[in-house]
Amino acid sequence: MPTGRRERKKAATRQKIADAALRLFLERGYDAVGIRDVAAEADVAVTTLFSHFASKEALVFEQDEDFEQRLTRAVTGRAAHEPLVPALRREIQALVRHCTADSAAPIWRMIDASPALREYEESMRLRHAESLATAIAADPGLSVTPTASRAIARFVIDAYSLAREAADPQAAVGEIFQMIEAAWDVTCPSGDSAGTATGTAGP
Amino acid sequence: MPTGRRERKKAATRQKIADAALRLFLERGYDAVGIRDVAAEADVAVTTLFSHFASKEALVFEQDEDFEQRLTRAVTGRAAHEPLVPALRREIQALVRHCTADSAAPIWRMIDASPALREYEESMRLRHAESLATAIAADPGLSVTPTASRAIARFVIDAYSLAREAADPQAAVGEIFQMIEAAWDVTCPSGDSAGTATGTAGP
DNA sequence: ACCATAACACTAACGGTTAGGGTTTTGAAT
DNA sequence: ATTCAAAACCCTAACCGTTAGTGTTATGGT
Repeated sequence: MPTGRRERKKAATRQKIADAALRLFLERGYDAVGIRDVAAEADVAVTTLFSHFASKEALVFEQDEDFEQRLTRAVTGRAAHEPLVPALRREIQALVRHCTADSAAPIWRMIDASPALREYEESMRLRHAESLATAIAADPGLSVTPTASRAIARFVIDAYSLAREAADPQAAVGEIFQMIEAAWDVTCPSGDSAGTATGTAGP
Repeated sequence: MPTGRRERKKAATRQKIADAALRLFLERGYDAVGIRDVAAEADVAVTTLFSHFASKEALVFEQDEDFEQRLTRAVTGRAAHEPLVPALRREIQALVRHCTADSAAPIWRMIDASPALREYEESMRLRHAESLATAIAADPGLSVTPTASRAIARFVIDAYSLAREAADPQAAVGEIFQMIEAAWDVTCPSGDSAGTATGTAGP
């Protein structure tokens, strides 16, 4: 019961749709491609497409669940007694590096050019912040109020979003995380801010 | 040339549409009311409605420009030498009090119930954060990097958003602004954190 | 009195999305 | 091997927000 044929076929269909969509979007532009075009290119019915993706925008952010999981695992899966904020900083740095890579540039250029995609990404980020807040609040080694955990989660997501748009993304992550570290120290009873990397410097 | 008849009529039409929309939305629910219903109730053509409001969601957030102006004026219009963060805290407190008042409850219940409205509000908040960041960056009395000003602006908007949803909104504003104050002190060369409300565990 | 233009109206359409109702494929139980 | 329920898929037709195109009226300045 691990990998039935049904699940494999379903995943293949999903991927076929996502690939067709991305190809067309990059070729002709997001707005110039209709849902019916994508469905035809992937050789599926429109209703099938919408049974795999909740909206046209979701076709572009195919792997947002990976993103969400990486964030929460940076919290739940970190080494024992490892402080929270540096772990999050490392993860955000990796994510920013990943999505500012040259290979991802055309996709992000497309996203930045489309208000609909930007808006969708914003609401995705809010979902991610909420997941992150839940993970932080659930950590038995930390004792923070619900409000503080939600605030820190939002700040971390803000860091990602702002760094991605900054002239020097890596430096921006460093700069904003200095601020987050300070904000965190206010809420956290234990005063060990060990790991507060002052650095702005790159790799 | 201040109040010509034309401008008055235009404003009246706009208000007539907004009133009709809010009435129908609260009566029957946002999703159950179509644009054509609103236009009919306001006795205007659909195209006229869309020449006053950019989208269906914008009908609900009629006064979002006030919100934006209050934020930027809290920065640009504060007393000389008054520290930034406490001024912002006061403004956010007032805004939160305003939109958690009993009279506003039905509207916010409607917004919270509609994904489309929530998403629209999120993108509105991002616009507001951007305006706020511009105002902060333009303040000659402050010397902050663009990234830091954008980060602080987002944090402030986050405070508003989180406080509105918190069990005790006023307390949440206080709690988050302690964090913001600490984050601000990191970026700001002058160490005068005068106005840091309640107990801060300083570094 | 005249005219450029703002404000409004009407129709028809476009494009994302969904409901309704069908067919085929799959996994499992007999 | 047969049977069966559910999953995955397909098709058609529509709904609804939104816009283009085009025309009409009211307004304010000259």
